[in-house]
Amino acid sequence: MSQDLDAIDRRILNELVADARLPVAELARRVGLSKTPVAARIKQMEESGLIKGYRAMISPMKLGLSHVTYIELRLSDTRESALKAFNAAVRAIPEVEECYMIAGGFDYLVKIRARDMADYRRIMAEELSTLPHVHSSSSYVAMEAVVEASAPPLE
Amino acid sequence: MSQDLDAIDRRILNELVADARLPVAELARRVGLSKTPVAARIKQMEESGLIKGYRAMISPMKLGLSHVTYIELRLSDTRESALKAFNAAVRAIPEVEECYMIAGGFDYLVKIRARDMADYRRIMAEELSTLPHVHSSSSYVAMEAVVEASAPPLE
DNA sequence: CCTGAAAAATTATTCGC
DNA sequence: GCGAATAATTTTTCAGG
Repeated sequence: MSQDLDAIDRRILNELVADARLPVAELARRVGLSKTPVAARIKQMEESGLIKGYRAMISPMKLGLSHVTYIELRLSDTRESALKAFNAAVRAIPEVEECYMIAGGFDYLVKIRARDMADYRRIMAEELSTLPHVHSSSSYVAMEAVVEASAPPLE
Repeated sequence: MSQDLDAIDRRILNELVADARLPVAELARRVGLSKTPVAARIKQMEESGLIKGYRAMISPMKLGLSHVTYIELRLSDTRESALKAFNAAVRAIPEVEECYMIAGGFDYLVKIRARDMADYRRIMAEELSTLPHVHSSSSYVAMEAVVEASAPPLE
């Protein structure tokens, strides 16, 4: 499933994670190869799914989306069908930035990004509280973003 | 600080978040304008910092980085200088994908991405346990990624 | 503030070595 | 994998509404 990368691929990946719009020629210069092999390597990484795509990064703060809350959810029904229903429902909520199922008790950890506290309360009331099989929840409001999600470490 | 976007800017942003490499001409076609104003709008959003950049999205799983853990940290010293020292130290750990300071008790929530459990234990021992002023911690291991972080909702 | 088209620049692809 | 030539795409510019 996971593939091994040589040092060159890793450097190409690092560059593209930092700047998705680097031309192949510039990339080639930086890794010390000519364009042909660099283009081929990129294509291969795209086709293998290692590079999933290229996207613009936007500033949530500049959009007024600075209110981050983590919610711990406990379900009343932990059978496979209930989990599936919950997963599908939570994926349909656009304000859910992340959601992981946590080991040890069939809990979920959900990250919500909202405009402000009022917006968060609306999301909680209209979206999260309607999720299937939720038994109880605890909210953790972020006061400060020390490290914001960007990209996984390439090592 | 946060700026208002008209409907066109929002659509441009949505398209670029989905695909950072869309040519201006194609974007113009999709939003129903000519290239000139679309290029100008993109430039303005870049300069205002709303668009922070463009990056390749990679599959952590394909890289073998599928082990996600959330760690709740409590500090023994919550004076401003201690918090600053902690923040700086945590930012220097590459495996830290996210870190938020949580309201109500000066706790931190840290998200770690690792190769496997052994890798996580190494990170915990070598990196997290050396963070300044940490008093205690609890780990929450993710069993399943229901929603992976991608981009904040544009609404 | 937008249109449309021409011009200029950049970038990707191809191919013999 | 190299390097040059070719081909294609893309951005920038500008007169006009």
